[in-house]
Amino acid sequence: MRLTTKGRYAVTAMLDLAYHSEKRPVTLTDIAKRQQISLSYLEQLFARLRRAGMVEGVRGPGGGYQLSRDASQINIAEIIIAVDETIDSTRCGGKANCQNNQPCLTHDLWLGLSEQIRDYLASISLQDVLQRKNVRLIAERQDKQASGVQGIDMLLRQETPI
Amino acid sequence: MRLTTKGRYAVTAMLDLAYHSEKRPVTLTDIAKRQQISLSYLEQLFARLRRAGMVEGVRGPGGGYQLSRDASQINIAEIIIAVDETIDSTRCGGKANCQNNQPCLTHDLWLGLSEQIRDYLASISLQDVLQRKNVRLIAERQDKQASGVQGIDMLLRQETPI
DNA sequence: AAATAATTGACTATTTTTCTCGGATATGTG
DNA sequence: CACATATCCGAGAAAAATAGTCAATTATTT
Repeated sequence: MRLTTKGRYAVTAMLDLAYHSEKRPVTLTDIAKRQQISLSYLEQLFARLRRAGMVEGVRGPGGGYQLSRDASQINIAEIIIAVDETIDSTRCGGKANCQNNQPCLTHDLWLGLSEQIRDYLASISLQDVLQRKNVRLIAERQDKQASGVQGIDMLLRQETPI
Repeated sequence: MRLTTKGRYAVTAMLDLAYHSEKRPVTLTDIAKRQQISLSYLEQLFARLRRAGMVEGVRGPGGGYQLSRDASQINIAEIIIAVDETIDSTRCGGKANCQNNQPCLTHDLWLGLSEQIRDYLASISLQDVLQRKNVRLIAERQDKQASGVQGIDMLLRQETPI
């Protein structure tokens, strides 16, 4: 499986969206602020999420993104697949042509692992994660920080421009 | 978890070693040929595997590497950890300081995944993999190819130097 | 002595990931 | 309508990680 920060960003953004989009669409600008992900990068990720049918974009003022399904119907694995294309551990993408068009020594091993990871992540929905106490606490903290009440860490983190 | 080709190479090489080192040490040159991994890269990987106490180097003619424990006592997870340093899915390496010294939204999620992957890979020993029918067949094929009886694919693959 | 093979470290190339920029398109509001 | 807001889109640049190379040293066997 390819678990890069790309996939992590996507899951984080989707969680943020699920948490905030009960009523109105959420703008990427807001998500960018709260989760500290660059806006342009978020745009790229959401383009894929939209093509995968997981979110819908609403243009114009008051617009933003919203989940196109209930948070209980979106699992973590599909989010990662949507942005990362593959969730495969094998080198060949399951085609078993890793070594000179023949499977390599470890082919089956990685195949088993892929399955393991996919099953695990597919068994967890956005809602499952949101229901965790810790997650709700963190989300509340982020809301406060993003709205201006910055913690000391936030301030420390700002680098002095040259 | 960081599952890169680096970790895959290491596991593949260790399997090759386990399969061939019943009697005498196995040279990296041989492993490089059979598994098509660059010799210098293997040297780097085995330096780490040796420091982790999983293999022993024997210098001089007739030398090479051999497992320092029985193949049943070496699991896949520790091989990957030895070369990749971490098997962690979290961004912060489990330190929970992902966002301004505080845990990010998805921290616990990645932590759970890491555990899942580690447990799975730790439950599989080198010997387990070697006992699989497929793996033995592939290993035999590689022995033939590396000893000169090259298949058509092998030949096709050789690039003409400029 | 000569050949073999591990050992080491610094360095380069390649690929992937991450991010930026500039603009286009759609939509709600005054 | 004009204007602001926000999505949408594609080409690339910058940064980071990965993968691989090179050159030299050390230990060991024959």
